[in-house]
Amino acid sequence: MRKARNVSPTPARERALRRLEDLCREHGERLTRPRRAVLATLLSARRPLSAYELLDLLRAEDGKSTAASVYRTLDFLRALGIVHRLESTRSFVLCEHLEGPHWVQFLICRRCGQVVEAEDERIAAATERLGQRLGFALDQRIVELTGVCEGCRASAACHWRPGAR
Amino acid sequence: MRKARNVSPTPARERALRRLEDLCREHGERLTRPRRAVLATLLSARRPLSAYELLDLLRAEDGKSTAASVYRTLDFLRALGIVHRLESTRSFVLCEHLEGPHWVQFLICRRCGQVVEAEDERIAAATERLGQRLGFALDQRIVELTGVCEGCRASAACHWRPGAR
DNA sequence: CTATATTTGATACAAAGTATCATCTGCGCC
DNA sequence: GGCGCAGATGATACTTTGTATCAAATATAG
Repeated sequence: MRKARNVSPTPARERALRRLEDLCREHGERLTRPRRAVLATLLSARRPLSAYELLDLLRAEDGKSTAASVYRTLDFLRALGIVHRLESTRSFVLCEHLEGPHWVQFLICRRCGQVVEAEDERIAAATERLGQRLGFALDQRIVELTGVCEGCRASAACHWRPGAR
Repeated sequence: MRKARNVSPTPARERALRRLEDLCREHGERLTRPRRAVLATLLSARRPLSAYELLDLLRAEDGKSTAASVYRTLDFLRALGIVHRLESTRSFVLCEHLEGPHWVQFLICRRCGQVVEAEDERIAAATERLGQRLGFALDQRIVELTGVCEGCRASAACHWRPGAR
């Protein structure tokens, strides 16, 4: 009766939840219902969600999430490295690189909203070098590249007007 | 009586205002009082300001700024490229590179709040390359690198506790 | 100086995020 | 399997950040 019926029990979902379980054990953190629920919801959305979109989806399931609890849980999952916040759109996505800590870059299509998570060695090296050159010991690197993806460029080509964004 | 008395008429201030004047003429935009005021305030603060910090400072001068007008003006100055928004701290800074359009990176010290604006050719090239590789025509690149600056590392060295942020 | 298209100021509101604290619960231990 | 309790949650209230609307004011071309 309280089960999440409209969240598909796909292999991807099982994998993500298992990963969360492992990470919690590894870090000596508790695996709780809201943590599972946020992860599963973010996974099944398959796109970035604002904290309040996420809140609405969670409430549809369990009825007792709040803004505070959603933000707390998102902070937790971010600390584990399995959720990222897109600063430029104030939204949250599931991390696509499930192995270890890493520096990622996001490419965001301003037409369709598609987000690609990349792990580019050259950018990692260049930012590290810049940090060193300017005397900074870096511990966080936000790289968000916005533009128009291939598909959108193709499909919008004939309707293109210079003024439009 | 209505003049901004506690804003120093430094050469830097004159230069920035002249630049704003030029840009407005160039783009066929109006040079208005709030636009000058926001620029001058941001300049004299010499650090990133949140929109509401800026609002408070402006109100101390003219008494009739509002959140809406501040955001409008910031959007305007950002479109001209002379103000940047730091996504990671939700604050606004005057651009340090006053010549032409450009891609910049920010280095932010999480201890003292110092912000350095860089224009690194390697990062520019690497991000462009990544965009091409993934089929994105990029038009905006947010690069914000957070860490601890040289001065703070030096001065905090003896008090350092691993747990502290 | 005048005409007018833009911008502003005022108001109200929406969205995003945080603080506090009593209650509940995951999980290590028996 | 059940107990105890550190740590997490839910509830509430609040702060910060950002937008929409529209009548009144004003920067600039002529």
